[in-house]
Amino acid sequence: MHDPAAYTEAVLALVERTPPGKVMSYGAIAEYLAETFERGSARRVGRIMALYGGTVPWYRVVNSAGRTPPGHEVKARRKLAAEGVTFRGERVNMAAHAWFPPTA
DNA sequence: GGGGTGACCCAGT
DNA sequence: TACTGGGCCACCC
Repeated sequence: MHDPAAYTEAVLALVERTPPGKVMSYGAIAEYLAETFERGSARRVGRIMALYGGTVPWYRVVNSAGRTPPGHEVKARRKLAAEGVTFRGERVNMAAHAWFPPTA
């Protein structure tokens, strides 16, 4: 499948089912969706979040280094901290909170 | 068609 | 840890 609208929906749906206290990276999202969609990439996921992220728990999505999206660092850190996410300086402790949806 | 940019990622230095 | 270079996709001049 390679319907752009469907891909966007899938990304948003995936972010919505990310459990509180957990985070996913753009790359992980792209990787997971690669099982269903032909075309996809971390870059594409990032753009989708920038445009439509406002409708989902966008703060649970960070880059592979655990950095929160530019311009929203403060709000994101506060939201995540409230859910029990720990930080290493300005970055999310990925080793402890990275999440990947069960393939089942 | 050609060039720049971005809520990206990885390997190398 | 920070910076660089190469690869990536989509969008806008």
